[in-house]
Amino acid sequence: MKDVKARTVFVPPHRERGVVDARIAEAGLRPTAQRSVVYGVLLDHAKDHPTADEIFMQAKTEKPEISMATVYNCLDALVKHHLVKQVHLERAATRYCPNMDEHAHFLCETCGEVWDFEGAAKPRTSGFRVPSGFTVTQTEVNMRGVCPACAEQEVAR
Amino acid sequence: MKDVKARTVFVPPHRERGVVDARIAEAGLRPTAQRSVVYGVLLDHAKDHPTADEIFMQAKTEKPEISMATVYNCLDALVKHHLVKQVHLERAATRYCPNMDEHAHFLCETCGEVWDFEGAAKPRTSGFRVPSGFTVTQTEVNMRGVCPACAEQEVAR
DNA sequence: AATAACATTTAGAATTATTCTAATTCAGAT
DNA sequence: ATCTGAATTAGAATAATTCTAAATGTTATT
Repeated sequence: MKDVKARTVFVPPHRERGVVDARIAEAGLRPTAQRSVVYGVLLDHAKDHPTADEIFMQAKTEKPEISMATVYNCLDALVKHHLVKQVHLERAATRYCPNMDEHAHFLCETCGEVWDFEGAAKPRTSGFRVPSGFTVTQTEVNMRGVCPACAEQEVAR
Repeated sequence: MKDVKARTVFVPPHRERGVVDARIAEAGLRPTAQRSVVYGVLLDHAKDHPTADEIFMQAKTEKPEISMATVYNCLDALVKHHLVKQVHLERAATRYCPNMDEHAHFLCETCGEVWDFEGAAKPRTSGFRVPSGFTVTQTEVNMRGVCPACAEQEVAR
């Protein structure tokens, strides 16, 4: 009841170099050491939806020579090859998410934390009329509001 | 058939100082000259989903003394009072939208243009399981893909 | 109509996020 | 070993946003 995040179904693969590299290769990318670290960091922190800067700082602990430009390069490559999603929630740094299952993002406006909400398989676009002629390749659903922990504090006051 | 944008239903109010100010006041904001210009620019360019910088440049033609900080201040005030929505589509400048009817945004990945897609009244969140305890106050739906004009050019090649 | 209290605007500096550039390194193919 | 192209690097450059402190404007009160 307390651990709301446990509702998230996505379970990142256990992070071993081999497994991570295999995923990168499967996606059609050469698994360089840097890409491996960046993707690995993201898998380890899937629930945090880290920013490029946060990923950079963590990656540095594993590979001190890595540069910010490389983090951006790697992230762009991972996004292009559908291993990672960009999440644009605020007028702030872009966040990254390695959960490619269909889901929505929820931002708590009080504490700033981000959650994944599972989504049904198809009805992503339901309710929205896509005019003929348009091809939709990706849909992003972002919600905002108050998380249970913050709601509780609100009541307490 | 060519004018795809005509599908958008939202019709911004005719821009007269009085009308614009009335809206601002109704929303509970003092209608200052600057807010009036910023909101007016947005209403005039509803389909363009302009960035703060684009709004600034246009606002300047109407009120040369206006500053960028004021544009941000005004936009934040308008957003807080539900006259305008922020739209976060890319790892780039935030866009602003005065259409508060429920709708989705579509970004053409080829030409970069943005469209509004009408949405049904309620099923915004349909398909996504909102865990109990969370209060959702706002939902943003962003799609990306290819617009008809770009699809046509693609075929032509 | 003067004054106090407060909100808003301003210019410009500061900060943060992202992109660019040119040199270097690395991996795979010859 | 050598060539070739891709990837990485440091650091500079640019772009977006926020902050700061002073000035101005507004409203309420006298």
